[in-house]
Amino acid sequence: MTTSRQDRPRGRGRGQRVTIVDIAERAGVTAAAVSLAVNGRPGVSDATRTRILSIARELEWEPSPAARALAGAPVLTAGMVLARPAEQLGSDAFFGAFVAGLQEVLSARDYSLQMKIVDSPDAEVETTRRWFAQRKVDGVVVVDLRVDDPRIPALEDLGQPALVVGGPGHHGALPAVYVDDAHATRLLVDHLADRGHRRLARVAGDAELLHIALRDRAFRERCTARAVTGTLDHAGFGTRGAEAVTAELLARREPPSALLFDTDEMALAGARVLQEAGWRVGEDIAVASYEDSPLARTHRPRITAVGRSAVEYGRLAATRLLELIGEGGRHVPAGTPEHPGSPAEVEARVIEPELVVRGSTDPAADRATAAGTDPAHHEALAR
Amino acid sequence: MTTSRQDRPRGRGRGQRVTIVDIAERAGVTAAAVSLAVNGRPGVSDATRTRILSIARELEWEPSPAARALAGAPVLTAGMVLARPAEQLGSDAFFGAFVAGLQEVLSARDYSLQMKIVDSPDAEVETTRRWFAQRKVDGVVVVDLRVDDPRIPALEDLGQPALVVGGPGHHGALPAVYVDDAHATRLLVDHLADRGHRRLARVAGDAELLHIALRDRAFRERCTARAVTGTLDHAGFGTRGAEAVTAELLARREPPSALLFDTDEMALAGARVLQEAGWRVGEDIAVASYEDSPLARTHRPRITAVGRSAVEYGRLAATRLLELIGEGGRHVPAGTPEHPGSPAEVEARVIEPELVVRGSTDPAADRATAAGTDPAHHEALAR
DNA sequence: CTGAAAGCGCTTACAG
DNA sequence: CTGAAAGCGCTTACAG
Repeated sequence: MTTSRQDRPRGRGRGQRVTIVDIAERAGVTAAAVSLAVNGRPGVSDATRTRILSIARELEWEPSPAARALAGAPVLTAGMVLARPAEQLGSDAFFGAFVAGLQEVLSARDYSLQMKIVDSPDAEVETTRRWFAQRKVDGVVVVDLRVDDPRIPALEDLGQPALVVGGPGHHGALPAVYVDDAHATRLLVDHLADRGHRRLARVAGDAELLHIALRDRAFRERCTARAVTGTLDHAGFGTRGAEAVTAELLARREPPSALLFDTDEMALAGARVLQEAGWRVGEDIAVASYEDSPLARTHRPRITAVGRSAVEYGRLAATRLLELIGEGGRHVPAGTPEHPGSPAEVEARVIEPELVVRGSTDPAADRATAAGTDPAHHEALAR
Repeated sequence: MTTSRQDRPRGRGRGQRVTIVDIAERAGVTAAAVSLAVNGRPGVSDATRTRILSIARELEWEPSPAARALAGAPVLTAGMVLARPAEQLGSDAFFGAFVAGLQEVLSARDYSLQMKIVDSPDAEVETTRRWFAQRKVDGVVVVDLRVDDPRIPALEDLGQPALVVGGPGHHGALPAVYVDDAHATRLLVDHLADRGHRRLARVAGDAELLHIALRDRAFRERCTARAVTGTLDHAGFGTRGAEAVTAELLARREPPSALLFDTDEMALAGARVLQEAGWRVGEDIAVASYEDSPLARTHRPRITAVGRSAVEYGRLAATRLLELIGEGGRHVPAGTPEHPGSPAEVEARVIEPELVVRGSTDPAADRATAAGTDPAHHEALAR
């Protein structure tokens, strides 16, 4: 059937494209019947539906997203705007895996993911607003939630499907999914305190981000509860800051005996400074991270980390967003509540982190897994 | 003007949306005139155009991409399909920066980037075919070019704008942009040979990828030309393979004195094996990489690398793709050549790599830049 | 330089 | 369960 191939690539439309009208003609029905059939809704007999479907396949019909969207159907696209520096996209293992999880679930439901990098939070809001105004997306996912985030009120105002990745709190009336960072922090502090550490130092990333602020608070509280000294420094996410802070900590009169870093990149940078200064990581001083990426597992000693599968996190976010879009979709009777923030919907879903103890806090752990059977040898990447 | 806000979020269409008809009424012209005005094409007087534009702004009109697309205008979207494992997305600094460069140029021209992860080359072809059939994209960029890539003939057949990232060769009649990997290889081999190394080992990634194959060939040729011994092993892109191959190389009767890795992740994994075996990297044995990421610069010793800005690479690809879409766009008279592969268009654009010498091949280099003034301290990430 | 009309491909009420 | 029609919001020839 080579005749069905596109012969005039440049020629737009002009009768060459296969449409539901072509199918209708062949099937001896009307275009409306075809629409019902291919969209799997009632209104046509099973026999007709089957016939229509097989003709559609035979003619290699592809629905026109533009026509569907114009007629009011969902555009089958989810949006995500990012206000992070370009380079970070590639150096953030967590984010890559998160996106992969998103994509997986979206693709399975025939949704596309539309991503855009902008350079300010204001531009994030503006892009989101335009996407909805243009009907380019059916919903959005909000990542990198900040403590005081202008996107939350803006999205509450828009009243469109939006899922916040982050919390608890600070996501207003919008539904959210998040990792329990307070719990993750307690796991780490407890592990170190249990091993006899009395002076902990948290080398933190950007305090404007909510999950960092939540870790900060939980760290202070847990250190108090466990009666250990906890110092807190914000170093930003790069390696430079982590190096500088680590060096500064070592220079103190009473240096810490355990360091907690927000990312693996930071942890490795800090570990390098420690090693250059003559400390043996895992033996003389402990190092741990909130991000359990391959980096943490290839380093020697392996880095103790608390984490959860970022792929799984992405899957959950996508699933929840699709639910929201479905809720707001065309099947819902007109009498839906005005605010998307009705109690049932705002309910957030939590992911519980897990602690993976390795050589950087417990030398015995690396010896036990020397054969390479790291318990976290799955695709887990965690925040 | 709070009245212009969307009051019924769930209610699709139904007269609430601002359209060109609303603008036309206010301006006392026809909708066609508005279309011409907002698209900046001739047919309306300057005075009318200005008036129309200001009314459009006042009414906060947003064009409907669906309606535009349905009427035959470009959909302002570029597509990119990836058949790589999910996790790799986040651990590939090169790729992240490349995407950032793409986005930057596309956004500036009001284009979106549509990305999709699939799990096989066949699915790549199929997705691309569907995207064009549905008019979801105006053009695509082809990355991760393989030596024998089914996408090339498929895209030649489709006759739609497609830019190949990779080469030279193997991109058929399609236009391409690429980094000169043969040249990069010569820079590395020459540098090492000049420093007196006589036994080089290349620890390579996946041989199915064209750029890897090109490096393989150039490596063999240049080693011969410089009369040095060159061994070649394919280890895949993970850290495991690099570790295993490195260990195996050390066990040989005549181990190499210099190792070349395809990525920084591989180089660091290899360096770790060397260090654990008691070798001092930079002093006893040289290590270099084809990827100049932040990883290469934070490691101690710093890793000598050959690279080019991945952001710049992305920008070039986007610019070239937009040219292609423009060429195939509506402004072109009907008499364009049938094949997109007319000589002028197939002309590929080359990016020349640069060698950055650091401590892993020349201890003096790191001492010189000890103050932190690494010459490659820009956003460069290279392949 | 401007107006009136047709059409892009689909979906959704509304009659039969 | 099926048919005929209107409409989504824009662009593009084609007349004036």
